[in-house]
Amino acid sequence: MQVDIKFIARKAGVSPATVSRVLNGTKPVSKALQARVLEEVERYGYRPNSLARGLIQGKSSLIGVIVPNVSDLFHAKVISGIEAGANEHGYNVILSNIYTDMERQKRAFAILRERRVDGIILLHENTPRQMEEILPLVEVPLVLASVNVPGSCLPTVGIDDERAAYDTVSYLIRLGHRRIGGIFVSDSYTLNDLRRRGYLRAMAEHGLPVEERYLVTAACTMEEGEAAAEQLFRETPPPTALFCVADELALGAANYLLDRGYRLPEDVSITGFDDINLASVLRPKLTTIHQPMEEIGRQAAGMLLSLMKGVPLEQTHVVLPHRLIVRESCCPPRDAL
Amino acid sequence: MQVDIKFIARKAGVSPATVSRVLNGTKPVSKALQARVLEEVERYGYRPNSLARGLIQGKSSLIGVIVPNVSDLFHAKVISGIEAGANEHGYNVILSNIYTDMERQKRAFAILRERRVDGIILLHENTPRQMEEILPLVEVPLVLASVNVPGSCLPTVGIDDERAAYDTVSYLIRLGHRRIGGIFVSDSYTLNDLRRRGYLRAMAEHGLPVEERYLVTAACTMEEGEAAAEQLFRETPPPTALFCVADELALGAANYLLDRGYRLPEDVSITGFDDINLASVLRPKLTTIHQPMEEIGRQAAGMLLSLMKGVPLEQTHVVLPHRLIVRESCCPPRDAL
DNA sequence: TTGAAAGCGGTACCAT
DNA sequence: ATGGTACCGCTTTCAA
Repeated sequence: MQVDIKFIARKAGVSPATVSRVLNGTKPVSKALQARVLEEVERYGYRPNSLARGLIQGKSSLIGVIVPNVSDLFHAKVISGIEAGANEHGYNVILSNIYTDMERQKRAFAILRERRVDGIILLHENTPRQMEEILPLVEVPLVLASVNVPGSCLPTVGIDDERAAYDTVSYLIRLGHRRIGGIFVSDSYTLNDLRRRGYLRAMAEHGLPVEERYLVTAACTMEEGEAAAEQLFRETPPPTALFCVADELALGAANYLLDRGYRLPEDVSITGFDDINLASVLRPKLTTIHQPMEEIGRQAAGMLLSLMKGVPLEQTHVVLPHRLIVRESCCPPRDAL
Repeated sequence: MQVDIKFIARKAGVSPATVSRVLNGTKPVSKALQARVLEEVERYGYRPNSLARGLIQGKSSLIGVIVPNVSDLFHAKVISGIEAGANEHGYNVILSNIYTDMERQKRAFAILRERRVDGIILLHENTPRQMEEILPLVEVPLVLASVNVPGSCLPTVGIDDERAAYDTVSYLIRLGHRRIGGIFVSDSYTLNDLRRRGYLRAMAEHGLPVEERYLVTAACTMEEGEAAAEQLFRETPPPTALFCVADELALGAANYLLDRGYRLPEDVSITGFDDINLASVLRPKLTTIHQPMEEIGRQAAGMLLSLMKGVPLEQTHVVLPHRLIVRESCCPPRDAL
């Protein structure tokens, strides 16, 4: 025996419409009927089928989250925030892990569309060209979280990456560093272009020369961080400080140097970016830029919710505050002037 | 104009049934009609509404994942595996973060039921009593991943926790340690009971006395790991090695000791559990038990898929291999006999 | 305040 | 091989 709305209606001696009204509070129902309905609902543990509801209402109360990699600390935190924000408003989250793969991403968008998600949050960084390819597949509100597409007018949440990088490099300069190596991430607007811009501006404003050989790019992993550090420390003279656009890179670089007998921060200062949990495990504890990861997720969900309700955003580009967390991985260089 | 199956049917000059058949390959359709349908589908970018499909088929092709905390490395990895496994079979994942809260958990189960998920994977550890409270809410297959409920016959995937703990402690004993502190996690069958059992068996089999004062419990965080280490090192004599049932605890303990000037591993050996990414950041690199986290997720998805198809499981309790990863955080004790 | 009934967009059975 | 159509479970007019 199928426990559906008709079943409950029959048991309570009312019409399905009344059951619906009681459950959703859409229209007034007399106390008496209300009680009878609720009683039967309780007795049979009835739960409305949200597929049916979604079908008729033309909405699923689902939001899709497309993420390059669920299992890195940064994204996991953002997802956590999204889930929290969505849940508070009766929405659930469908997760699509795309492994940074364009084909997978397109498939993910297609699937989310079939599922009639009411909105999508994208945590993956696309080029403008890629974005053009994807946008036609999307017919629901879309919010970018922690990423950006230059020239796009899509709503975004994140921090001021240029400024955060500028702050960090300025800090290193203030400590007395002049040869500051930079480890960037290729093919990323946010992690590369923006943060590099901040690096360059800090150097320029302090009248320091930028030497290309101190700037390298890597993929965003500890291993690549090690490799990048190796490359930088083949230069003579080597840098006295390392600005890394991700904690993973900083950790990798630190490990490389530690293993080579360098002392941190005395021999080399290192900064990270994101303040993932790992950052405080490293000894010396990593000085890094803190991003409010969960809050980024929460706000992204909030913006999406507004958009879905048809409420225009007060702000299309939400910039959350970052903070330079000064821990132990930096100090003045040996050869400080 | 709504692009639905009827619309496509009209454009292609066929019946909705034919469109459905072309799209699903459920019944043969002539090449000619097939081509016409596909053409219109393509032209209008038609995508069937999975809500409607789910409604009539009585299934959503969705699986629910209930997790205590999305954003810890261990769970994030397992989720990643689940997502991958599910995706390969046309299923999507709905995430429910419950923050280890029973009320939230019950709500999560209720919501997943409304959504008509076809199955659920639970990453949260409940007591038998709690499980009893929950089970009535579940009318779809349920698989436990990386957790266990003693006495329950629910399908599980994980490692042999008792054995893994035994292996680790035996390793410490073989290095010459006799006073081995244990940091456990309260209220957890898997992290506490099972692993404690392994600890005790290793001690017993090697004829070592177990001293209660060397056994403490904590919540599973770095902070609590520090506190636990502090407590253990108030004892005289202090332990020469620390067996921790989670990497977070080990990291916390290590930090505490490092900050107090202890040298690792010379003064104290430490072992972790899980082999989360963090483990290799700590210097000395953490010796720990490696759990195949993604694989646990994948297999959980696989088992759930079988169950959902009505295929009985070949194995109700899948035990995946663990491995003791010997890195740098252990050595013989100073006072080795 | 309540009920009857028309769909929502698909699928699958029954005819042809 | 193809089409007509009832129906999945719910919401929402429209009437009463």
